[in-house]
Order: sequence, then structure tokens, then C-alpha cells
Amino acid sequence: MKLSKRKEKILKAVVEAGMENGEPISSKTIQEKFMPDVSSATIRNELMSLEELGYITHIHTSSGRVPTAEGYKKYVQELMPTKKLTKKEVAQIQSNFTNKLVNLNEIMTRSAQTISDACNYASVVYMGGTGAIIENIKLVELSSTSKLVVVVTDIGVISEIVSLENTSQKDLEEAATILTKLFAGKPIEALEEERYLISQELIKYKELFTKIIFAIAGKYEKRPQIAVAGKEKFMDYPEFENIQKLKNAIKLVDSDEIINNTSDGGEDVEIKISVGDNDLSIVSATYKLKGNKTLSANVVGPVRMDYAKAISVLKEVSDTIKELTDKEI
Amino acid sequence: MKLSKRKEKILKAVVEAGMENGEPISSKTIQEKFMPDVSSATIRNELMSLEELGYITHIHTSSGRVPTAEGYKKYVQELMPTKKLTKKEVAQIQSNFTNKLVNLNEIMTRSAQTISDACNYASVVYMGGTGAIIENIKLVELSSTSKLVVVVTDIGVISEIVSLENTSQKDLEEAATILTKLFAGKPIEALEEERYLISQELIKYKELFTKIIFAIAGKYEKRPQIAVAGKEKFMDYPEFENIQKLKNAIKLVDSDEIINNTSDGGEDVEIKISVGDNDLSIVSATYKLKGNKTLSANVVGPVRMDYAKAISVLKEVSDTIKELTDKEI
DNA sequence: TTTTAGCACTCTTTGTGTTTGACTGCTAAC
DNA sequence: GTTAGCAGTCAAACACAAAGAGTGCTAAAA
Repeated sequence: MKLSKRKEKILKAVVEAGMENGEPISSKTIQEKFMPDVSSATIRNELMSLEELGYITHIHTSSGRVPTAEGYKKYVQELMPTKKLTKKEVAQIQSNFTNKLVNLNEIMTRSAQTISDACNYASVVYMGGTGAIIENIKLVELSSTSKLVVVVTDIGVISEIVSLENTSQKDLEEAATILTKLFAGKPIEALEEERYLISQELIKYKELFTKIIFAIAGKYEKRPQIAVAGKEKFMDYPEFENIQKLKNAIKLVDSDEIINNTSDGGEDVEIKISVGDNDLSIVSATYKLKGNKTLSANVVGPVRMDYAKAISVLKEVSDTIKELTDKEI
Repeated sequence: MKLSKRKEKILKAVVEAGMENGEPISSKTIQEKFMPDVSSATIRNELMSLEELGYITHIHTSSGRVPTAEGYKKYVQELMPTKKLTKKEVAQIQSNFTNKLVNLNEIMTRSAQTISDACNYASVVYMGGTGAIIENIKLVELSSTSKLVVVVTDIGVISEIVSLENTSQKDLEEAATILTKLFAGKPIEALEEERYLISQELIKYKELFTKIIFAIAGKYEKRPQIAVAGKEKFMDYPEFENIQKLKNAIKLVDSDEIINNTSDGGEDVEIKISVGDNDLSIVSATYKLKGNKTLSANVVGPVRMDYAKAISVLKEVSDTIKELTDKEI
């Protein structure tokens, strides 16, 4: 339903007051600050109407109005001005990505930290879709007793030392070739599937393969990769002064709940906003990476978060990541 | 100064009451719980005496006694019973280390998490002394355009992909040999020293070397390696309900202050306890690793922490780490 | 029909005084 | 040296009043 211009203006005032300090705002203050041309009584009438529509509410009879989650939603969808980041802010974000990052895990960690710092809210970045896909397996001789197993995946390299005696350089090479042939293109979990352990191709290198599995096991996450940053930022907002609420917020960020909440994303960055569940709001930017993966960057903050800024930051970071991952080797 | 047996008993009662719930204890309660054979008046006299000695104090005239930092120290040094971990607790700790861990960084992370979970306080584990020492550098061909740089150090393996065309397998091997010869035994920071970049030995592989440096830069920490776990555990204790105190505690744990606070450690595990600075207590276990490194595992918690348990856990974990690192390849 | 002034009403916040109860500290007797 | 007993202190809990902020409603003005 379309609101009148005046109602929009008033709702905007209530929401923005809420965003600024989390405090209720009164009809008188609205009048003084935003609409000196009508009386506070008129504004009161409008406020009552907005309250009936469910956009704002009262804590008690004689307190000012605060926005409901619905009100925030309306604001986000229709009233919010877009916010352009300052050059300085963009530069600040970019500066975190100057190093040539090819390792996707690292990109995620860096992104989470960057987003959290830029917005001053917590941030969760995770990768969905297919997990790490094996590209190449190499075995390198370090000494007569120890070899290095290197598993190259599309999101990074896992390398681990194994102790292995009496294996010639030639054997290593052959084993690596077989392993690569067998596992290239498969998800990394495949390494742990029983059927390969007893397969014909690997029978000759069974001991070696067992050691490799043992070394690599647990070095990768089976679940979607996830990076969290800025959990302590919640402490900057009075709505989390209550230690229980703080705990809940942090728990949510650490849980899988956020992950399960997102769409698959399209080619382009898709912004989704969830307002007010569990006293938290989440702005998420999701899009497809190559290799059937999805990247989702999220800002998690109080309901009165600066949505416009969160969106701008997510877009900026997403664009940067896109550039980085597109020119990936 | 040596306290009388009775004073010791009373001080012990005051400290243990403080540990249990952080609440003051009254002369009457002490009498009822611990010394029914003397009157509360007698206990009051003793309490006054202990107060004069600086071991306990008053919040206000009519509140019970709480221990001072001095009192906690006295308790820790002279009155505390040693606490043996239950079999279950030991098993729980051990279970975190069953995987064969050879990467020191990983051991540290795992240790911090284990300690924090076992004690329910925050934990900081860090390595001092010399940083990572290069053991071996390998260059592996992945494809015609991309190669893998592997730097094996005594605390773990760093591997990174670099894009590099027109380099033959032979060149790679030769370059790796030269690099290993040049850098083996040197700290990893040496890779970034200018003088090597312009050195005679590397002149032929300057481009390759530059790329390697670029790829590896920032993958290791120059500062002592550090692992922190369980910051959120502070929230379980009412003394940190005040958000400012919570922030301070977390800030301290994230800062370098704890690191700079420890001795070099000896061959054996050396336990050090610091009570009550900034409303926090730290129990640290430090000892030498091979390769001139020092490992320090710390429990950081409220002043009323369970020191005996912290010590037991640190000892258990330290022993486990020692075993792991001694049999390192 | 919309806007406004004005007033009654509600509820929080702040302040004040009172009571209760938990302790201590002291004194005098044991 | 120990104890009983009592006065004194202070925090915590409660009740009450006053002040202030803000609304909702009504009736009049535009």
C-alpha cells in the first residue's frame, strides 16, 4: 500500500531517529526537526494512523514512537536513500585487497574482516554450492623419510608432510599421476571414500594413499567454508548491553542459521535483507562464482543498522571479489 | 609471614567462597560451614586481623569479607589444594590431539581451543623465540602457466600458486635447489631481505624469485605466532556483565600484553601465575621447544578463577604438546 | 474535511523516606 | 584467648510523591 507523502516523511523521521540512537521520538520532536509547518497534533494523528498500519509502535502510553520491524522493512524498501561510499571509504576497502589473493579461503577471511570494519557490524562470509574440487595432486620428496603431499583445489592448496620411507622419486611421480587422474574434478571429500581405498588403480600404492588420507583428513571443512569477523562489534551497541542478548547474537553468528537462510544467488550480486529476526538484521549479498559455487557476504547487526551503508559496502566488496576470482589462475 | 592454622583456614574459606560465586562471606557463614567449634565473634577477630594483613577486605561496613588480590596470591602459593583432573577430563583433552598433528600452528590453535574448553576461561597460546625457520623450498609444476611454491618450515608448510610461464622443469628444479641452499636454516623473513634479491646466486632467477616473494609475503606472521580461543567465555562470569569490563578483558586477550609478560621458560614446564591485574588473572605455562622456540600456553580468566584446575589443564596440555613436538619429523 | 489548540490521562523517571536485615566492631564478662 | 551481646552501619527493598514527557481525545477553527 502506498503511503501519503506526509506519512512517508513521518515514518522516515521515526525510523531514522531509531537508527541514530535507538530512542523513541515524539510528535513534538518530529515537528520541530522536520515539519515546522504543521502542528504536533496533526503529526500525532498521522502517527496513530501509521501505528494502525503496523509500521510503528509504542512502548507505553506516554513514550514516543519507535519503528516496528515492518516499519524498518518499509523504510528499506521504499524510503531509504542510497548511500554512496566516500572515496576514502572505497580506498580503505580496496586497500585490504591489494595483495594478489588467489586462495579463496583467504579472500573470504579478508572480506569478512573488511566488511566488518567498514560497517562496524559483524560479518559472515561463506561459500555454498560445491565445496573444494580437486585439481591436482602432487607428491614431493623432502627427505628420504618425509614427503610432502600437495592437493591443489579450486579454492586453495592443502599441503601436508607425511613420513614415508623407501619410496623412490619415480614411485612418487607415478602415484601422483594416478591420484590426479583418479581424483581431478572430484570433490575433496572423495579422498575419504572407501571405494577408492580398495580400488584397482590404487592397490599398488595403498599404503601411501592411506597415509595421504590420514594427513589430509580434517584439513578441509566438509561444510561450506565460512569466515566470521567482528563479533565484538555487537558490544558497541546499547541494545546488546544485556549480556544475554549479546550471547544470542554471537551464538547466531557462529551457528549455521545464517547460512541456511540464503538463496542461491544469480550471476549478478543479489541483495537480500532480513529485518528483526531475533533482534538482529542481516543484509546479504549472494552471487555465483564459477565452479558451481556460491559466495554470500553478510552483514549482521542490530535492527537499527545502517542498511544503506551495509548495502554499499557489500556491493563494493563483492565487486572486488568478483574481479579477483575472475582473473583467478 | 606464616599464618596461624586457624587464620589459614579462615582465609581459605574466604577465598573459596569468593571463587565459588564472587560473593562476600560473613563470619557467621564461616562458622556454620567450617568452624562450628568457635564462635562467630572469634572468627570476626581473626577476620579483622587478616584484613590488617591485607589479605581480605570489605566493600562496606556491613558486608562480608572478600579476598584481595594479595589474598588470592597467598591462597595460590600456600593454601590451594592441588587438583587432579578426572579421567574423563583427561580423556576429553587427549581426544583433541589424537590426529597426528605435525604443523605447529595447528597444534597451537587446537591447544588454545582445548584449554579454553577444559577450563571454561579464555586461552592464549603463543610461540616466542625464533619464528619459522626455512627447511626446504620446492617448486612444483602444476601446468604450463602455473607453478606451486612450497616453503617448508619447522613449524609448518606454506604453499602458494604463482603464475609463471616459459619455465622448464629443469629450471624449476635448479631454482629450487639454489633457493633451498641459500635459505635453509634462515628465518622466513629472510625471503624479503633486499640483499638476496640482488645477490649473485639468484640473478638468473630474479623474476621467479620476485614472484615467489610476492606470493609468500604476508602468508606468515613476523610476530610470534599466536592462537586465541574462548574470548566469549568471559560472558559466563558476572564480573564481566558490565560491558566495559568485558571489552577490556577481550582487548587484553587480543593485545600483545600477555605475550610480553612471560619468561623464556625452561626445559620443563614452568607455571607462572599473575593475579588481579586489570581485574584479570593469568596462569601461564611456558617451556622451551627445540629450535630455540618457546611455547607459552595461558589461561585468562577472572580473579576468582579456579587456579588449581587451570594449572592441571595447562600441565596436561603441555605434556601432550611436548610429546607431539618431540616426535615431530 | 482537515488541522489545531488544549486538556486529561498515563506511564516512566527521579527523588525521598522508611524499614528490614545482614554484618561488623566493640566491650565486658567468662 | 574466647565469647555473648549489643550498638552502629550500610545496602537493598519498598512505598510514595512529584515531575516530566508524551499521547489520545474533543471541540473549535480553517
